[in-house]
Amino acid sequence: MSNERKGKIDPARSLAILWRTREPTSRSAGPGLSVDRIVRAAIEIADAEGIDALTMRRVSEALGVGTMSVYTYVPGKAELLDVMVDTLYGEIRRPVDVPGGWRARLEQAARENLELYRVHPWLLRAETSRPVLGPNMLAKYDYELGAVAGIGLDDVEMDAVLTLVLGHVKSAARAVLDVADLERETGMTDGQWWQSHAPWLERFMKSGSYPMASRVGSAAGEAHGAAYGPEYAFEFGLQRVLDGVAVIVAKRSATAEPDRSDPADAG
Amino acid sequence: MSNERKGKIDPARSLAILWRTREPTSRSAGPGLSVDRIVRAAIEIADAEGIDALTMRRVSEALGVGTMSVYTYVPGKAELLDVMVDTLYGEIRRPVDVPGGWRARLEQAARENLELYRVHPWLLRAETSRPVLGPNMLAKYDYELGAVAGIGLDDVEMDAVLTLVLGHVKSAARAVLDVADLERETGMTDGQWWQSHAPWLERFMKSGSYPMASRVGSAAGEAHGAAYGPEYAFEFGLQRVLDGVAVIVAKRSATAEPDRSDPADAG
DNA sequence: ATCCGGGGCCGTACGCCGTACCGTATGCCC
DNA sequence: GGGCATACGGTACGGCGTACGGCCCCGGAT
Repeated sequence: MSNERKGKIDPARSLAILWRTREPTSRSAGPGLSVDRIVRAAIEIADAEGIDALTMRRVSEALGVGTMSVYTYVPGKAELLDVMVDTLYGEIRRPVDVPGGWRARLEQAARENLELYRVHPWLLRAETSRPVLGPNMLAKYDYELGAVAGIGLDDVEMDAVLTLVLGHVKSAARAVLDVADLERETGMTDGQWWQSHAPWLERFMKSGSYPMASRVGSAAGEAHGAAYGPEYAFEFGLQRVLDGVAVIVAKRSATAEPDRSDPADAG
Repeated sequence: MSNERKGKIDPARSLAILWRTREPTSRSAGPGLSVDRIVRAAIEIADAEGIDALTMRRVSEALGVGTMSVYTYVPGKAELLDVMVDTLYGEIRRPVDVPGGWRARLEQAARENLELYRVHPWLLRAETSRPVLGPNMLAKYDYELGAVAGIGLDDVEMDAVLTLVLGHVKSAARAVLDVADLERETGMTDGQWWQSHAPWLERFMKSGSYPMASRVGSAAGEAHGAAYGPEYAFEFGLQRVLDGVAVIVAKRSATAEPDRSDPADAG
């Protein structure tokens, strides 16, 4: 279960695939496999049927080749996932003309990332462990850093802000998509699911053991009819995070150029 | 791969196990299995060997029973994971005497959650999809809501703040633990790993294609010697998030009691 | 024209997994 | 003491990732 990397990854080999160095010489006859064709097929499957349906057999079947042929181009499933992830990063739009300063640019980047998760929900489960170090991941990182450049933060802070915002997007995306996921899996809508648990929930609430939980839980549930909840959490959280970033940005630009000696994170 | 729930979960059955209703009548002879013993064994395995080592066979072996005996008490692996998760929530400390107002209490809750992830890293991969609705999860939720009660936020906002903070903790914990995880899996320290990729990284930096990424990336890498990076990201992000929450809290307490009609999240 | 070596392709098989199915045997109740 | 519910578990099935080794076809050297 789960996508832990096995212990035997050769970094050079992995990177060579990510950057498409030394593509195998395409023989004229035969199926004419390639890393690109494999990755494209794999992404199509994951998009259409979810990441659990993504098996090496399934990929090879979609390509009309034998299962083990895929291994000629890709060392294993873990590396295939890496390339798939980096390919997705390449899909993110990177407009250069976003108006409105750092806040608007960060917000735009956040929405762009959320959209990527929305279109390819399996990305949430494929992104694990260490960063992929592919060309598209680097380009994405480089672009997004631009949003927080030149506003008084040092390099380490810029990285931390980006990590924070994208982390929030990922958390929120997980919540948004889990609702959809589980609907597909259980065949119940979110409302039906809560309804099926309602008798139990009532028992807890009436027990008086969880006063806050029952009051806030039902309020949060009712306020926005179920499915809208996660979206609200995304928007609310994003504004709070940006507010928090604004605080430190203001602090930095207030103290014109004392260079350093400002702990900043004492709270 | 991965822990998607299968489509056939009976909510009543699941909840009955979580709340330990109707424990099977313990026969005097025999191994004397129980949900508790099974869960305890499973948690021990996951703690010691990681969640990938947690298989039904492994659990039954640890208990000295046949593999299928476990299924007398637990419908399947998904439900076992649910109970394991709720059991962990019961381990979180819930001190009632935290001084310092909402900010200190939220911060304390955040650190407590991070610690839980640190002690049981597999929780990160076991928590997926919908909340577990076990007794300990409810108690935890109830307790943590107390941190943001009575400071002018409405119920929905209280829930959203908690979601935001705990989401950050989870993101940061993932980063912290992925470093440790991968060290265990690849047998390389974080430093060694980056060193093995260094030749490539240099090529990118010198290419000039990713100016921001290479400057900030190496700065972030050097500034704090690798392993400390994620910890910094946690602390920095937490303070930013709390700053952001402070902004809305101030706004709410400023406008004494206009009750509603305040959108709050326009940005 | 012939040979040969390399490499794309892939059939088979192994050791895992979760769990369905169904038999066994044991204690409880009447 | 007889019958039955139920805890326990042996076997087996379908699926996974992938190691291994063979086939066969193409390019280049002879």
